[in-house]
Amino acid sequence: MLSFTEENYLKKLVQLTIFDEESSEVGVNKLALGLNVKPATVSDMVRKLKEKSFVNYQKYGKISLTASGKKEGMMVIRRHRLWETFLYEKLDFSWDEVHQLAEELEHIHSAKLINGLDRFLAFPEFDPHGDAIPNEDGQIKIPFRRTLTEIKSGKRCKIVAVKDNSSEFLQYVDKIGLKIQDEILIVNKEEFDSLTTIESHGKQMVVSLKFTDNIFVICAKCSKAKECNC
Amino acid sequence: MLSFTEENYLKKLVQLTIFDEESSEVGVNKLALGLNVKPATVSDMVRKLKEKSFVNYQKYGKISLTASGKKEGMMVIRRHRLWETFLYEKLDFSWDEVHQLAEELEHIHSAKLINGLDRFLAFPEFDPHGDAIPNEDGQIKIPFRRTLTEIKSGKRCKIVAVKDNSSEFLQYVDKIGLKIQDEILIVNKEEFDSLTTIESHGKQMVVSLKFTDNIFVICAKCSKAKECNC
DNA sequence: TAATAAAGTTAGATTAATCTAACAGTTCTT
DNA sequence: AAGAACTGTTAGATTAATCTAACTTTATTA
Repeated sequence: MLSFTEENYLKKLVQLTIFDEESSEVGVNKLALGLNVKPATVSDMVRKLKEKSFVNYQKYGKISLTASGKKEGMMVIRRHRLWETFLYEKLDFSWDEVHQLAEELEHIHSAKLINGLDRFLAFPEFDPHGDAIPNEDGQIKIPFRRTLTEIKSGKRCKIVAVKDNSSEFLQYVDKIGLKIQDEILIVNKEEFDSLTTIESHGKQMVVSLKFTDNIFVICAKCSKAKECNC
Repeated sequence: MLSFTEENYLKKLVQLTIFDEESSEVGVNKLALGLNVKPATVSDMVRKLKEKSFVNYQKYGKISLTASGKKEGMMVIRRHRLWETFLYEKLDFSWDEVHQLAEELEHIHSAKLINGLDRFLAFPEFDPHGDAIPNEDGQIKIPFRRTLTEIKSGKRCKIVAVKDNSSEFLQYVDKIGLKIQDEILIVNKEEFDSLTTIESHGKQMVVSLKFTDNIFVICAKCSKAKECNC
């Protein structure tokens, strides 16, 4: 049985080595940064996780997940995202409130509970932030998507997810009147200061790079994110 | 903020000094027994709880809850019983499965979560075992009730709750075909070996003292448990 | 390539919750 | 009221997860 802490390490490793597409391995410092602990602490814990065969590791080397480590990490994420969906859909939580609470609920293991919840929610594919929910076996299909930053001026796209789940960001998205599934037209991109003018619901607004980097979109016409020449 | 452990101490104290009507205070040994820890451990922890003003205590004396200790303990029980109700009603858990899982879920504090759950469940009065659910202020109204052991031969009564929440007991109740709200006729009570013959759903069966002690009933005629001469 | 910077490890300390073993106080019984 | 039995406390140890400080290894760069 995994402790809360071990689960948090594995979850963070999934995020850093699978979701962030940079690399499938990560160093002690970066992991420590992601978990808000000191590198010394990670050094110890990684040894423990290696002993339990959840990670591959050699002293002074990089950390990567084994198959079982990946599965355990994915299950934490599955629980997290199902709870977020429950809170949002059934208990009327707003999308900026669900993350914090799901951080606690995700550590309750019962497979029966989680699969029951999944059924109760009619097997949702995405959580309130647009992130895919891993299945019972820990498998996930992440749809192709781009950040809003990558979209060229004149194109139309549709918001499918947010990258930053912090309540500050989500409240800002609410404030400017946008949500998942909204269509956006890129009116103008200003090279000089990276400001983008977009139009949605017939209204124009100017947004920053910090915003566009954290919004995931797909092409409004063909619904493909990659290799789309629309 | 209370730790899981502190919450479990306060919950157990509510059970021992409020629900069990014996006494409003309890000794270190009895509390240790209830929590499955050694008296030495309780000795230490009670000092800590006294410092935080959750219990009244003097060395070598008895332990009792302060107002704030009682409230915190009641909130743990509120959360426990609401989760049990959710699992039973919404996720199709059987009544012998809910307790174990609620022991974990009860430690998630968010008032918004619990009050949202309460609303979602349409403000239930009782959990699947027939126990009353404390309200948002930690107040509870425990209806009058007797154990089946106390009912005289020839009387009719109705099951309103079970005392023992273990899955062994609950599965036994299932097995002999009884449930909350069922009516029972006391056919015979055998002094010699404390066996009771009861009739329910037109079928007779013989049950032990261990059974009758763990079934709470009210009078089938007047629905009162105390001062009933029907 | 040698020096410096960055990354990672180890040793020793801390906190919470637990234990065992030994000791201390209280209550019961005759 | 004295001794036994019970009840409760204290001291010292353990485990998990963390820290700081000092040290070691690897990578970068001048």
